[in-house]
Amino acid sequence: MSTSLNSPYHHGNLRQALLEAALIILEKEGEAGLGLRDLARAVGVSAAAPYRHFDSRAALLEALAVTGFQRFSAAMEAVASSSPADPMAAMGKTYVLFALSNANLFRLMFSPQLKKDGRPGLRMAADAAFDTLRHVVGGDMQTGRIKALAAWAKVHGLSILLLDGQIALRAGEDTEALIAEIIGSL
Amino acid sequence: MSTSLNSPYHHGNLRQALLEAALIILEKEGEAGLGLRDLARAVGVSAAAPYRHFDSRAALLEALAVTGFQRFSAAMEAVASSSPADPMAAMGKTYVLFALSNANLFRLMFSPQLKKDGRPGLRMAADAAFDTLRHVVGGDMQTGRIKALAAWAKVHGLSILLLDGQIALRAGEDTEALIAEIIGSL
DNA sequence: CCCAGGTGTTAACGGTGCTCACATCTATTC
DNA sequence: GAATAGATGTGAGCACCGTTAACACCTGGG
Repeated sequence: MSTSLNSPYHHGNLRQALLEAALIILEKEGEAGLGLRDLARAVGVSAAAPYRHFDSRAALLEALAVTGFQRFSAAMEAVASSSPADPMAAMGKTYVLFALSNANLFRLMFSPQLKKDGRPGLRMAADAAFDTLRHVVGGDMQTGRIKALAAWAKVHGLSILLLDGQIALRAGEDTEALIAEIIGSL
Repeated sequence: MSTSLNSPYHHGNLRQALLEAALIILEKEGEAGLGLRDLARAVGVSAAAPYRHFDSRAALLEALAVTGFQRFSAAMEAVASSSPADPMAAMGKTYVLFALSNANLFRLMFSPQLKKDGRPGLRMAADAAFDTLRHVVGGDMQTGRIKALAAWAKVHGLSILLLDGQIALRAGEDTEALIAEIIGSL
């Protein structure tokens, strides 16, 4: 019944192998470059095999995005529990750095085509992640809803603008310092 | 040589018809739903015809995004030249409302896959749009670069979060009022 | 008048996501 | 310890997509 450990089923436990390989391909090639055939070949399995574990390509992408939100939640909780001097700023910085170091995964997490009809799992994962965000922020300082939304928008927009290379760095300018400066400017 | 007006070439002037139909399909179906074959059929032309006017599907999308940036520029200049009481807030509101009322076009304008290698036209159009934005902002108030970037990030993030339905409206809450509140909170 | 070339068509190629019938393996049951 | 039921992987193939090539057409300039 339950998958007994260290006894590979048929070829090993796919699904996990698929997800791991998919994450690597995603970060290297982008979402458009993640094809089921390439993915299957990377894991050493036939092209139809992934369909035993994922209903469709979209379902595979959804699973990737869900793990992305889980990692995101973990990162936010970690920095919050380290009780930094300025929790708001520290979490904002973590938010942006997460986006920058998981570029394509972050983009996938907010990909519009995923939340088009169906896909309630994604929505739930996103809500869970932002609930922890809201909870942590609300716990550390009594911020009004509007201010919290404004901070969220600023940090999210900064992430995307940096990700897309819209914000040009000046000569010899440090990305991390710029992030801190922008977050610091209330 | 040069295209003389009001004399339809072969079947009318494609390219313009393609762009207009593509804009409609894009807004209705999203970028993924915009296929060259469907587009060609919508205009009443064969599947290969668009390739006389666009090198590839990506080039077609780029052209759409460029017109998006032009419209965006126009909207920003229009509100700026109306010299409102609070220019910063007025432009921010226009920014967000533009995103909301041109959802898929806005997403396309910032689509990551478009600016991947090549596509200098898109980059130029985006830079032009943001140059007018920067110019207008800098002209009306002496805002420092950091503050300007922070405002841009906030407004851009707010647009995307609203677009993706991440920000939940409370019962009987007005979207436009919420936008104004968030923008107003410095 | 004719002809160079811009415009549209038809047919096809490779590649994709996806499905179906079939093979194979695992885990339970007697 | 076989037999069996169900989960897992395979191979072939479908429909569709973006793209290209060879061909037909129509138009404007010499």
